[in-house]
Amino acid sequence: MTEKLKISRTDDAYERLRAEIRTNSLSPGYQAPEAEYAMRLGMSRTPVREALIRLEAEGLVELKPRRGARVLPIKAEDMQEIYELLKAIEPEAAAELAQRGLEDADRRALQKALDGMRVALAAKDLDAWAKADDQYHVSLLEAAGNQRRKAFVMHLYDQAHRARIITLRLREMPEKSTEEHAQILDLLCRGEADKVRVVFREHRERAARELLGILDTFRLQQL
Amino acid sequence: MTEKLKISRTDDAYERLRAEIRTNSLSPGYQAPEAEYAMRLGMSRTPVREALIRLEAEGLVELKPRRGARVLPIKAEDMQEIYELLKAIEPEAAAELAQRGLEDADRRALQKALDGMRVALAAKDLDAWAKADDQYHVSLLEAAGNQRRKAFVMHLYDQAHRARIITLRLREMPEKSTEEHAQILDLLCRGEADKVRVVFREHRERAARELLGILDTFRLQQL
DNA sequence: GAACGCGTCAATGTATGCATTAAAAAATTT
DNA sequence: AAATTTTTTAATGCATACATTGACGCGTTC
Repeated sequence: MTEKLKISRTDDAYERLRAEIRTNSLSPGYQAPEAEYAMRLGMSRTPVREALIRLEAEGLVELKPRRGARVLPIKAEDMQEIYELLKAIEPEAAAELAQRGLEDADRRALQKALDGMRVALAAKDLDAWAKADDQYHVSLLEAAGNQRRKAFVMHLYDQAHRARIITLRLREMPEKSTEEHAQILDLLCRGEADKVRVVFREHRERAARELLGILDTFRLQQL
Repeated sequence: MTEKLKISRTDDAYERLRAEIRTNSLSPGYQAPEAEYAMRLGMSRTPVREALIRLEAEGLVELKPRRGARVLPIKAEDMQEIYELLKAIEPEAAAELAQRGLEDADRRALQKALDGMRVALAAKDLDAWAKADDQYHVSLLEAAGNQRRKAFVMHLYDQAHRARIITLRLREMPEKSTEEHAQILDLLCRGEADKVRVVFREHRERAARELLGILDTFRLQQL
């Protein structure tokens, strides 16, 4: 009895394109006319067009009149922008959450994600680690409430996803990061709003610094 | 020689609908089938549909399958969410800007907006005041850089616009607010990053408190 | 050989038609 | 009269057609 309500072609196109972009299966900078996307997806231009409009609104694609849809590459400055925003938003969300105190379910969700990170780390499975990391952050956003915040941050993650996956492989295992997550969870549980804000912010600052450093040393102009 | 490059119907529909929603000329909660919007705008469903998809992505409209497009009403919780985000984002932008030091052009833009607020205040012209206020915040975002931040904050403004306009009329003249803007500009010029962050944050906190208070006392469940 | 004009082509922007299907209304049963 | 089934209606989701128009190549002019 799997929830199998029929999905519209527009939604299907949206999901598939988004997935392809995230996984780099559609390379950054790839550009093609609508008709081509439509053919690849096996549907007419109409739903593809609608999906592309959404993807454009979410910053994954650029619709250039008469030249087709282009998968937006991520440059260092983009990552800069994204981290700047995350740095402002997420620590604040964490602080609010700590202030209010977290539900049991929320704590469990965060703990589970954290466990996932540790297991992945031990197994040196970076994809699993990235997934658990995502899960952690999403759980935190959900626990903190604020639909708009969650939606927006998730769009930022989407944009940054490719770069994160790639750079993750160009450095040592994210042990430090994992433990920072543990520390944040601990502070959340203890309701240390101010402290969690500071720690989270430092966490993001370090992550940004590292990531930008990698992009620089490896001369990765764009991903 | 007015910039009159031809605008597509889709863009036209988007602009017009957005304007109608912002100005309350399309009331919150208004719901109609695509065909009706299309007729009112004098075009076929296709471009209207595309415009509606964008408006949905920006949080102004909800597309309910088979029931038409609904202009989203703003409730107190929505304003809560929006101010929570502004509180996290804008002070940080201001702090960055102060840190970096502002260009002369930026300073002038901010000063001009501030003057506009003062003039409007003296003339008791609330619409003009709101416009100058917007101008101030937009100038600040532009000066601070970060495209994504600017775009996102502007979408938040769009969502909140109706409520702000209405509540503005239900309270005394925004003198305090105007002077806070002056203070912020002053701190920006002097490069007082930490101080400007604090002051701006307090500014937003006060604004949120006032606005929510008004919604409450006037029993405005939704706008 | 650079600049310009022109014709071709391809891609979009938009209108339109129609099958599908959720919702509403009507009819029927209990 | 309530519940259930059937019928009708209306709105969408999508495909398709086509006019428009920017991009590009080619030849012509200076």
